[in-house]
Amino acid sequence: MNGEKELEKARERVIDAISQNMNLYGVTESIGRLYGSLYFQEGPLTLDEMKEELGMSKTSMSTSVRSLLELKMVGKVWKKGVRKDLYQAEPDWYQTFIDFFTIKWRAGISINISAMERSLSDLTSLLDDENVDRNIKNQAKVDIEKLTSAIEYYDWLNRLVDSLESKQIFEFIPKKPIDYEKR
Amino acid sequence: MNGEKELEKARERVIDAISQNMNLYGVTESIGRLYGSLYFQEGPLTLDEMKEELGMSKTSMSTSVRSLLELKMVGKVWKKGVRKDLYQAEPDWYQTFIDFFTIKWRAGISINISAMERSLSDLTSLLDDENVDRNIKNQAKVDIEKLTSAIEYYDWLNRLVDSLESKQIFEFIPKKPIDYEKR
DNA sequence: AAGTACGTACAGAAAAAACTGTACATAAAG
DNA sequence: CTTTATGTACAGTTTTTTCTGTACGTACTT
Repeated sequence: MNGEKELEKARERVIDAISQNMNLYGVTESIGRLYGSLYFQEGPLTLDEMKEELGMSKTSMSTSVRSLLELKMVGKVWKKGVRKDLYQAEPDWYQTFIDFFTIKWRAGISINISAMERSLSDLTSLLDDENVDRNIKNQAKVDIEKLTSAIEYYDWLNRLVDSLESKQIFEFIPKKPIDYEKR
Repeated sequence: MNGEKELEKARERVIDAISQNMNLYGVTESIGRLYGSLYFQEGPLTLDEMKEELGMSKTSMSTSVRSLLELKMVGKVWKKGVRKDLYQAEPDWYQTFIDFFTIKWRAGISINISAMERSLSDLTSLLDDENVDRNIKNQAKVDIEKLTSAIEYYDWLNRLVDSLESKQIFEFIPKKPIDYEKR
């Protein structure tokens, strides 16, 4: 024995875990495994190498890589003399975390804020309209309160995302825990 | 016109946005719409009422509600004299956010940490083994470094989750932005 | 104790998604 | 300019997920 199998097994275990983990947030298992495989590679890979590595079609590799690019979990790399596109995994997981969630959260925020502001304004005009039933107006009032506090929450989330993007979050939650008792 | 349609439309728009938003994190559109509908209800609903509200089967309501319960996005409510189970949406979105992500993140952390620690120990024994190829050992060393820094990241994520759970995060990112200039 | 109401397990149907192979557009190489 | 290599659009297939209806267990009611 020369240890190759053991090395492979150790990697495979972690790749599985990574893929399961990403799957929790709606990323396909295959895409997760692709990221995991790239993570353990020494250098960047071409689509054909990925295809080989995962035993899947080149088409799948192409679309999977694109998803990972959108999430900023892999980057395109240029290498002299190599004609094919090369991709490598972003190795810094703090960065990966930040990119992944800021992308998702910002998207969610903008979807919701714009819907809620439109509805808020519609409901407000309902209140001013004489022809609207008293009962409906009361419901509208309740809804307006709900939406107002929801918008307030999104403002908070936005500030949280800002603190991730600007890395200020690390002032509050440092990368390494502080040793209070030096020894 | 009495405004009922307008009210309904305003709600529907927001419900759609909520559901799209939840869908970004791997929650079904239907489950998202159920949460959205419950959010705008005045009181808690029974499974039959939900079925009516969404035009879906009772079985689906049952399983969807269960998912929402696991995410702590709805709660079961008891009401005197009512035999059926009653459910209502958790109205506090700060809390919803915290519960949703702490549940997911903690799950992810434990999956990954345990896989990585096992692999880390396997790789370390590989290094101590004389029969293992030099080349393999070098790869193992690289992997060990990767895993070590990944574990460090998970420690950070764990502390981030702690600060959410304990609400300390609000000391850093307050619910309402501070007014520097009082007016 | 018998009858009724309620929630859910389970199997099958319907819908959605992931995956593949072919065909093509683009760009590099000769 | 022609040939060759590369990535991806698209249509069709396979797999997975979601949804429904029936059947059943449990617990309340009479």
